[in-house]
Amino acid sequence: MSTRVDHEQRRARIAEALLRIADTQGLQAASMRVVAAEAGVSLRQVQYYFHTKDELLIDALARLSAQLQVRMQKWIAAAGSPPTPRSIVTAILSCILPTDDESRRITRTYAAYYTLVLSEPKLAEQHATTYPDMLESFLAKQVRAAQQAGEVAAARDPELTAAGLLAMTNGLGSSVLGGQRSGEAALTVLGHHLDELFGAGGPESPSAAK
Amino acid sequence: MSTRVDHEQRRARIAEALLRIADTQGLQAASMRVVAAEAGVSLRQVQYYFHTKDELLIDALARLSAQLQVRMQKWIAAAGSPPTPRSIVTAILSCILPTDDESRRITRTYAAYYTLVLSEPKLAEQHATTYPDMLESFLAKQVRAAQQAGEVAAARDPELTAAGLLAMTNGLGSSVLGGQRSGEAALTVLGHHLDELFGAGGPESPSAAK
DNA sequence: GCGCAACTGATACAGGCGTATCAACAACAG
DNA sequence: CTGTTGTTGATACGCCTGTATCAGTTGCGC
Repeated sequence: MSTRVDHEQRRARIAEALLRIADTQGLQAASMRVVAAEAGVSLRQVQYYFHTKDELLIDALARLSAQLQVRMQKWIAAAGSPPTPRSIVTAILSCILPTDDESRRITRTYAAYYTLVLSEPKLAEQHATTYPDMLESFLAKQVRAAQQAGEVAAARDPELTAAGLLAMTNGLGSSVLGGQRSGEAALTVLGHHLDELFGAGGPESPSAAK
Repeated sequence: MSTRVDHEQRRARIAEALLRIADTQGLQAASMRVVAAEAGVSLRQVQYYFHTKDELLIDALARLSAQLQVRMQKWIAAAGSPPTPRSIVTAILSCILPTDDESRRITRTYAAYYTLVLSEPKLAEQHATTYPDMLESFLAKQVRAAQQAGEVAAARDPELTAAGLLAMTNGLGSSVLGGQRSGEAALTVLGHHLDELFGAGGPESPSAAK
């Protein structure tokens, strides 16, 4: 078993070239040949490390998902030295919004995958669909904690509230990508709703960033 | 000026074939030849009535937009014999959610266009982008009216509230299309937030601080 | 040395794409 | 009738797609 080259490294290089193209030009522009050129390798090499295009597509999507998870971990960790439910929720949601270069890249690339996944569900099967659900229930847990701390009205349903917040954030992200709104404007909208959710007189500023 | 055939009728037939394919298989499957077959006409005819594919794409998008507007008008009209701001807002938002066949078709087709518009902004220029903004300010107007009627807390910013509601609805729609949630579940989430917005316990509720 | 396995370059295949071309046909104007 | 205009079928162009093939070359175990 002689491994003269590092397979993982090669695959990563190619997959990230694919993601770069998906970000800047959309997935329909990401042909095998274009990806090879972007990665600076031959078409043959792309074929060698990914036997089929679907394999490449799925692998790249998994890497993108991992990148987003890393980013979210960072933002949650930076939510405050004593992390409150509100700061955690704010961190997660504003982390998803396309407000800086990294989040713009990630959300744009996810958007590029969106319609593809819709029209080819078999591609989505390979990908862990469980992740958005986990995020939603994690948010719900934070809402429940905030209720016990008296920061959120007890009448709120935690699951429905969390689902709504996440959906709103995704919708705001779409509008930012569509050029309808700036990232800051989206943060303002989100902040206003978080103010409304957590008693407006709460201990955290609405537009907490990083 | 002899018009042996009705151009508008032909164009409509072809454009709607395109929309049907975009709905069921995505826009990437909508080639000129496939559209022609779906419409039951020859490739030449598609070329004749739409000189280029972009022209067809844009025309079909305009028709889709018109269909959504008709649907919204109907839903607003059916909002109640004395239409209250709340019933109007509820009608508009739930009209957009993919809960019945027509709305599923429309939202799916819009989703198919989404990434295309993102990667080719020149296509979006041709389309009236002003329409979502109009919708948003219309919602804001309803929120303001509800505030004057005492149904919504005065502390709410109407524009930000409207933007958030619309974004949430769009996000919920995406999750429904993605199979993450049923249309009824999305309606439940939306309803919960509308309950929260319009005081669940009747008008003039000073529950919110400040 | 030999042989085997990993790896790669060049090139070809069949097929789909958007678009263009050209001859033909239908109907009406004069 | 002729001529003009609107409409159509058949077909071809050049390009790009994902994938396959096959002869190479490299490096390591033996």
